[in-house]
Amino acid sequence: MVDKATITTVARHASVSRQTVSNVLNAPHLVRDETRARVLASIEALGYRANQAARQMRTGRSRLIAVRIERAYDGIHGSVLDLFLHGLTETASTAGYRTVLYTAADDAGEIATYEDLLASYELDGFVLTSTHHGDVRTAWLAEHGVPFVTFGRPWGSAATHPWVDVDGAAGTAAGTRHLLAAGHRRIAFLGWPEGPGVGDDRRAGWHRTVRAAGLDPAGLCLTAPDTVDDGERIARELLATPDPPTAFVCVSDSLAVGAVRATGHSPTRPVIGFDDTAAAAAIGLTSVRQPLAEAAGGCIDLLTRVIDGKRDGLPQQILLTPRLVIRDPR
Amino acid sequence: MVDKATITTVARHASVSRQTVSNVLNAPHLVRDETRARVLASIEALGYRANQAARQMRTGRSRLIAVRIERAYDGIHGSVLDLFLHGLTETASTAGYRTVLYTAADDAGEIATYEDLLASYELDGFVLTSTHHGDVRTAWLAEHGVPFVTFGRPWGSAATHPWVDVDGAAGTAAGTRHLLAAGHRRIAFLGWPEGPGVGDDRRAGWHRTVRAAGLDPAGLCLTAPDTVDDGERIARELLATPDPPTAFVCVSDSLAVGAVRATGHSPTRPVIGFDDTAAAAAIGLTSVRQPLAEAAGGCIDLLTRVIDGKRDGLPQQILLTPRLVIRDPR
DNA sequence: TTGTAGGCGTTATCAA
DNA sequence: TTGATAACGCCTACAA
Repeated sequence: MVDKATITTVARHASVSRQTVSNVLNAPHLVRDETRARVLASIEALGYRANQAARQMRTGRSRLIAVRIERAYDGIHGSVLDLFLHGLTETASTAGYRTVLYTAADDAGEIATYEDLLASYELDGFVLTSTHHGDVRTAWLAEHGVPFVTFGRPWGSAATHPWVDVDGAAGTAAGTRHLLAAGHRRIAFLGWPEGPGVGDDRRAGWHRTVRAAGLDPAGLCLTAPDTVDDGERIARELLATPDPPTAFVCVSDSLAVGAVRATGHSPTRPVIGFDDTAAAAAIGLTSVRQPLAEAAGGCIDLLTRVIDGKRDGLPQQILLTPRLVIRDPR
Repeated sequence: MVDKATITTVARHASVSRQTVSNVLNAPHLVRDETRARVLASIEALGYRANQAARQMRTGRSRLIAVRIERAYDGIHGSVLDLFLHGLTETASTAGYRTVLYTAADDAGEIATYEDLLASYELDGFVLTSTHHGDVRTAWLAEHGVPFVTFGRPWGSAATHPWVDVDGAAGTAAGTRHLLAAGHRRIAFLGWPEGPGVGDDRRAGWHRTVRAAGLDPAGLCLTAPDTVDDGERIARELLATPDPPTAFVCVSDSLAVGAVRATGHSPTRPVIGFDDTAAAAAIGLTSVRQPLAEAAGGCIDLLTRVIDGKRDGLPQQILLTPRLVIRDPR
């Protein structure tokens, strides 16, 4: 390996002081054109790269952002996070940041990790996913003045931190309209148990679209935990009623796959899932796809803005619209 | 935020020199019990944590390892990497390392990233996934003396670097035996186009197991690109022969899902996939599951051993056996 | 067993 | 516009 070039090496090579080299890098406008050109040539010639640890010691900034990688869900999920992480890493890289992963068993463990990451590595910021009602993590970070952004709205709390989210209601509404356009009049919704947050939001999109079409959603919504078996069970329950639904909109692909089983893959009883997972692709399930790369890009945008202390007038929240991926059942 | 405690603060608080604090941390045996206890109490009281940047400047080690996150596959795949990354992060953390992500469009771009990561951040090591035939990345890393480990054997090259892999042939062999035990005698294999590596290995497991049972595999193997549609196509092709197969073993879940479509989900024509993806769970596909958490743990084990320069007699390669996840078709 | 001195590579401050 | 000096927090060598 070649000897590492330092700012001193470069300075000597270009016959200037170390400080001038530093200025070329961090405040180019202070340096005369001719000098700058000479220094840049030396940097190129020596293959110099600023040492991040030394820079960090001086500036207190690591150019590292952290994101949690969750224990991948057992079944249908997964790959959603994959895509988000990939987008995050790519955008962060072009913004000059690297992405550090961490895991945590629960919120308390996560806060302990914050403390370590901040104290030892001087992390510049955090991206939080799957925020939930009464999330103590956001409170801790805000309290300690740590830059962060969440992928997910702060449901039910008045907290005003930057966030990026996908309009779930718009997604289920699009799915519902798709079914209405195909002539369906009895459109059911399979959801998660009620509670403020993602589940209620997605249900609302179905509900208001059905109502707007002059139809009555009463008795057409059942809820269950997020498993395929539960989805099949509640779909069968609805199908066994005197006036059964002819189509299903679901809060997740898990429940949707269950519904597809319940309908026996019948093309006349279409099902629409949410998240466009691999399972949806496998069985030809129409599903709502979140724009995860855009969401990741938005997170980095907002986060770097906070890190750089830019309290400009730009919006601190981004709500993205998902897209319906239409497939034929197989 | 509380004032950051440094080694100097702690020294003052415990009425010792900075060096003694450093010794307590890095060479505890040099310090008298009573002194050590006092210093540790001060560390606790002040919430001191060693600053990683300063330590790194002195030692040249970042306690950071890098792993690439790939553009998630379009369809069936994904989540495989998710699980691996989670395991990697968790194990690395207990070994005192943090995991940094990076992306790269191709091998050349990846090597450029190595250069940046090494020069700027002084990364301690790399975990490479999806190595391929004639991989230039491993050559570059070896040449530059950078510690690395691959998840995947160095197919077709004699390179001797540490690696962890999953015995694909054992997986397809287990699947084939499962079908033999159920009485099947015409067991087909749907594979990827021939070439040294993962695909050939998985095919070999099927081939040798069929032969060992005294059966003839001739004409029962077709290959195609890794898509559901291609899987369906070649499965139909085999089913249309005079003496069609009664069961399928597949190199991937993608091809397996296609085969399931071709058989019309018939329980009498079972299909076995590979990777136990979300798609397999969705349609009740029996599939070979890789022990990804163990693989990740093995990677960290081997990598830290290289980083620490422990050239002990312990094996530098780990081959793990996958497990058949048996499901009823739905 | 404990303390002192020096330096890792960078940037901020200030003087020339 | 450029350069000298100090400091960030830690660890290694060496001295006491």
